Amino acid sequence: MQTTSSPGNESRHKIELALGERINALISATRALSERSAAHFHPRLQPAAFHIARWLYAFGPARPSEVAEAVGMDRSSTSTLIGKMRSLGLLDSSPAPDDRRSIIVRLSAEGRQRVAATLEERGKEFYTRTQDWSTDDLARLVELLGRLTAERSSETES
Amino acid sequence: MQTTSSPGNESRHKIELALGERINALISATRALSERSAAHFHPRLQPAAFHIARWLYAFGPARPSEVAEAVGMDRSSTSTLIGKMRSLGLLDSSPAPDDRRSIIVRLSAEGRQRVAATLEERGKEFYTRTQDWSTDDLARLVELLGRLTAERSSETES
DNA sequence: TGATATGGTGGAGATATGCAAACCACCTCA
DNA sequence: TGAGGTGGTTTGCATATCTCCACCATATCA
Repeated sequence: MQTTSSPGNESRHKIELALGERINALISATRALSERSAAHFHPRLQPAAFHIARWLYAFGPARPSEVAEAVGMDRSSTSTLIGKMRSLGLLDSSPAPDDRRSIIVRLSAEGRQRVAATLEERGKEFYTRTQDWSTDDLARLVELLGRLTAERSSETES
Repeated sequence: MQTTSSPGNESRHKIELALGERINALISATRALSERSAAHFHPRLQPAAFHIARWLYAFGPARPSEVAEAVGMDRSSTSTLIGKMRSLGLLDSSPAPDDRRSIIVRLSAEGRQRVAATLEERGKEFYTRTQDWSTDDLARLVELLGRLTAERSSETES
C-alpha cells in the first residue's frame, strides 16, 4: 500500500497538494462561522471555551494538556477555561487511571447538548450548500472525512 | 434533484447531521495547526494576518469588507492588517471598478508564495494521515470538498 | 533515597483583537 | 440639489489570550 517511491508518484503528489488547498479553503470558509459560534457559545464564557468544548465533543474525553495541545492553546488558559466550564456544569472531570497528577475531562450531558445546539444553530447557513447534492455524494463525503479525522493521536505520542 | 420534501428525508437529515459533525471534527483537528501557522506566518505581522492571507489565497481578490465578513473579523482590524501586509509587499490593492470608495485587495506573488510555504511546512504532519489512502479516494475527497467550498458568496448577498 | 521531569493550577504583565465612534469620500434616492 | 447610507480608515478603550514564571503533587530515574 506504500506508494511513496513508485512511479506515478507525481500525480499523487499533485492530488495531495490539491487536498491541502481544499481543506484550507474549507477552513477559511468556515472560520467566520467558528468565531461566531465561539462568541455565542455561552454568555458567561470566553470564546475559546467553545474550541475546547467542541474538541471534546468531536474526540471524546482527554487530559487537559492533551486538549491544550490539540486545540493550539496554552495550558494555563486551557486550565482556567476548564475550571469555569466545570463550575458551570458543562463538563466533568475524573482522576486519570494511570497518573495521579492528572485528570480526564469530559463533556457533561448539558455540555454536549449545548455544543450540539451551537453547531446546529450557527451551521444552518453553511449547510444550505449541500441542498442539491445527491445523498450518495453526501454519504461519501461523510465517510471520507471520517477516515481523515479518525486517527486521534495514537501515533503523535512517543 | 431536490429531495427536500420526499420520503426518505429522515435518513437524509441524519447524513446532513453526520456531515456537520465530521466537518467540525476536521476543524477541531486542524485548529492547532491553523493557530501555529498563523503565529509563524510572518515575523512582523499579527497572527490574524494569516487568516486574511489564507482566505485570499483560497478565494481570490476581494474587497476588505468582504474579507472581514468572510473570516469573521471586524473591519477595523482587517483594515489595519491589510495596510501592514501591503506595506510588506504581501498584497496589492487596486480601485474597485464599480465603486470609487472601495478597493480590491489581492495577494502579491510573494504573498501567495509565503502562504503556500506556510501551508506546506506546517501541514506536513497532518497529511501523513492520507499516506495509505488510495489515489481514487483522495481524488474523490478533493472533488467533493471542492464542490462544498466552490460557491463563493454569490448568494449570500442581497 | 534523592534529583529531575511532568501535569495541573494560578498570577503578572504584554499583546492581539473586538467594539464603538468619528471621519471622509462616495453612492443612492428623492 | 440635498439627505441619508455605505466602504474604508483611524483612534481609544475593553477584554481575551499568550508568555513567562512559580508552585505543588506526583512520576521517573539514578
